Amino acid sequence: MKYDFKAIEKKWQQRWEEEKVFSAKDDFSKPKFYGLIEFPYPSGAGMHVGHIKAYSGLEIVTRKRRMQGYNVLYPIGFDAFGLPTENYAIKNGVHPRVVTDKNIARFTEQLKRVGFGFDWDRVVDTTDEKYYRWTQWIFLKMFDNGLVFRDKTLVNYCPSCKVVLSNEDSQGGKCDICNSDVVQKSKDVWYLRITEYADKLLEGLDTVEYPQNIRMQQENWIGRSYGAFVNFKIKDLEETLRIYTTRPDTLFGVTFMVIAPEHPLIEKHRARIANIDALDAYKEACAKKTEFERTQLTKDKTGVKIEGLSAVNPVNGKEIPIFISDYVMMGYGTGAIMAVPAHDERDYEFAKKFGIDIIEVIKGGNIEEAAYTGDGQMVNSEFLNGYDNKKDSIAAMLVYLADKGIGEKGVQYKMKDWAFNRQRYWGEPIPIVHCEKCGMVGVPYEQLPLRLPEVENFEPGEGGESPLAKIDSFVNCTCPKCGGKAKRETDTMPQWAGSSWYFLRYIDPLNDDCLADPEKLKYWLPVDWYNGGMEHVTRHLIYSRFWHKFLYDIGVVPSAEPYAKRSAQGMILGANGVKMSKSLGNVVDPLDVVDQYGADTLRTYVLFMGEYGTAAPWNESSVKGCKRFLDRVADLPAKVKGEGETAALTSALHKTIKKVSSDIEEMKFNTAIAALMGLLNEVDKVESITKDEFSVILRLLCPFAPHLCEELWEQMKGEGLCSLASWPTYDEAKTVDAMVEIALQICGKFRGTLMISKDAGKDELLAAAKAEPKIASMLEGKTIVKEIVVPGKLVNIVAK
RNA sequence: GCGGGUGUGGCGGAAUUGGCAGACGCGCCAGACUUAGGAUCUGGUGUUUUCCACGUGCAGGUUCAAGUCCUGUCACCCGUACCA
Repeated sequence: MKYDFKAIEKKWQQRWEEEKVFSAKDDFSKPKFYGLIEFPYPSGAGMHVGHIKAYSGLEIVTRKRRMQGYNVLYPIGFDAFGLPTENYAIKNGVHPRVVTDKNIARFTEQLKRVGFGFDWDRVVDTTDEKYYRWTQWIFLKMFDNGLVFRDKTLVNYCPSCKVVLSNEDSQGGKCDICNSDVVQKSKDVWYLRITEYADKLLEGLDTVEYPQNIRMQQENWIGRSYGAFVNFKIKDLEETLRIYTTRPDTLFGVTFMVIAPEHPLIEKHRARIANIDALDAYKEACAKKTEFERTQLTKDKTGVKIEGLSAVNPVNGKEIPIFISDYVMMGYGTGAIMAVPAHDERDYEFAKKFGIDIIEVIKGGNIEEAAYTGDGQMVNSEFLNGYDNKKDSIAAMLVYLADKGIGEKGVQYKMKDWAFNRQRYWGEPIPIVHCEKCGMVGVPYEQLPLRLPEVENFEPGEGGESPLAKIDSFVNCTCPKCGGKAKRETDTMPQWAGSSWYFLRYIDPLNDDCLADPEKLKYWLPVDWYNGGMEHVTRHLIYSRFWHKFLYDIGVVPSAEPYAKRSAQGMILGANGVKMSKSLGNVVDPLDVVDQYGADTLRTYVLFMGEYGTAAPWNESSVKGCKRFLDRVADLPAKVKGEGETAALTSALHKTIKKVSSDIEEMKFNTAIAALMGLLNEVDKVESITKDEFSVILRLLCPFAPHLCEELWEQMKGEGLCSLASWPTYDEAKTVDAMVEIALQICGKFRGTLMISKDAGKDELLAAAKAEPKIASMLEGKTIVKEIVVPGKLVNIVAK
């Protein structure tokens, strides 16, 4: 029967709010559970069903934990700085503060209507000056600890957004925000020295519970490799060319060298180089390409030989040519490589194209056809000949290099330092003052927050500078150190800043004396379980781990890692199986579903639709199926009679408690719900159920459909709130049926079943199987070769 | 290319240590109640003509027994992109 979900939802959402049912208490005597979801960016579009799924996973886990007696922290907040809001503000002539407040209010309303058990007393807003004061504070601490620097460099610049982008924000040569083509531009930018934490970020992965794919993505992103730096002499000059290689074992196979087109060697020796015009032309052509175009040309190798400079192989004295080519990047290693065409695919391709010698130094492949990158016996390598594996030859070569002073072992990372700035208004002002005498000086801690000034016009300047640069009263200031005239930094922080530490502020959101009370941090950290999208597992997840590790090193937080466990939800696709988008018209508004079917149906459906971590298409009919299930649950009170446990339902009930309990822990919500549906089907088969049995059903279902369960709990005269009732426990012995069905097989083929006591022994099972008429007739006249009996499962008789 | 993952009915998806493939839901079919059904309830539903047989991308293999283990192969998805 249909029930009045609208009235019920309103009633219980009010009760929960009035009684602060989901507010975490700072009661350090209780066991704690800190569940964290990625806080939303409060966009003007409002919530998406994807948000609902993203928050529903830990919603279930935290509700279960609460019922299990944990002190639960499940907070929510808003990551509200950022470009979309600013662009909307510019376009409509409204202050971003106003837009942000409006959007946050809307999101809050929507989240509450779905009935999430968030702690609404701890909401954080990254654009609140009481919050960003501490974002600036952390930045200054990093500045004081040498982790902030400024450098002039080629940056990814979006001409449309007029903003400098990090490599992470311009992947594929497209701006992450507006998707237009990114160009290269030289600019002074701020950097955070995240590479200093590369090893700690890698090694910390051993101490946390991340799924394999997330761990791999982080490892690849950091990209640590071990190898060697080797110095090659330039012939006839007092000059060396330093290279990085992971394969020092192949040094005898070097037949040429390649340096990046921007390598300083060329500038330094212009006069000696005969074909300098050709090199300049090549370099210019490369500079015009974006990083994306440059990496797109994977197949066709290009380059120019430097006429007038050549190198000397330090291990055998052979003279080798030097080329420039764009397949060598200035930003990795030393911007120069030794090329071993016999054992590196790129070098092989290049050598073939330019007709360079290919010398085999490792046996095992056919270098006439392709580079051989595998292991094998060393040849043509003097003292290395005879070694038969990479590991040993590398070790021997490293000793040799060190002895002769030609090189040394080294480590390289793919990860680069974090470009940490935006030339926009709606972000945290970087709290630095530029003084002519003192240089860069941090704003004194007691002067934080450094507030965003009011401006007339939020548009960035034509040169790409921040709108803050136009406010003289903001820019002109005195140096905190010497009191002389100084200018304020006008860049703001990137959006990743506020989200790099928000989980710490939830622990003590109103503290004005410090980022959060150390005692509270000690109790609540680390976050026990963090769920979010796969799109954030490299950037946000690495950035926030970096900040946290820094704060740990300076003694602000008590745990080396912020998140003990991480999981990720899959996307909700449109009904047509593709990503939901406005232009395709396949977007589902969660509030429409709440209006039509109720919040409990929406909550149940987003978890029932498929495996939590996998993308699944929206299906309105299936939504109705979940509604039907809840309608049937709403009918149950008519069936409740008496108390205690009834024989008919006991094992089904205990099995379901077991299944739902363990499935929730593994985020297998779809099968947990399926088990509850199955239990309801069992209930349909019996005349009546007891109050105690009904109570178990309500408590198991409560995390998924809390409004309905609270209502039925009240009708049943349950004690207190269902959301705070104890999580049901099961008796393992009662999960087993007295009679079990045994599969009967002959020669491995299924031939029927047999009902027998669960305690039946092997002999008894075999006898019973042979007594079955069908089995007996099939065995007639045959010789039994083998008999396999698996108690509780099957009997298989092999006969000829 | 490399790294991670996935292939099961008409659809979304289930299947401890190998042990009755297709749980649960959708859809579909039939029936009931209805003036009506796009509501609700009951029954059925992998393929095939009942038994038999065949069925988890494809081809082999191990085993009494394979969706599950092994070898090879194909397709798709996600991440990454000349990282020396």
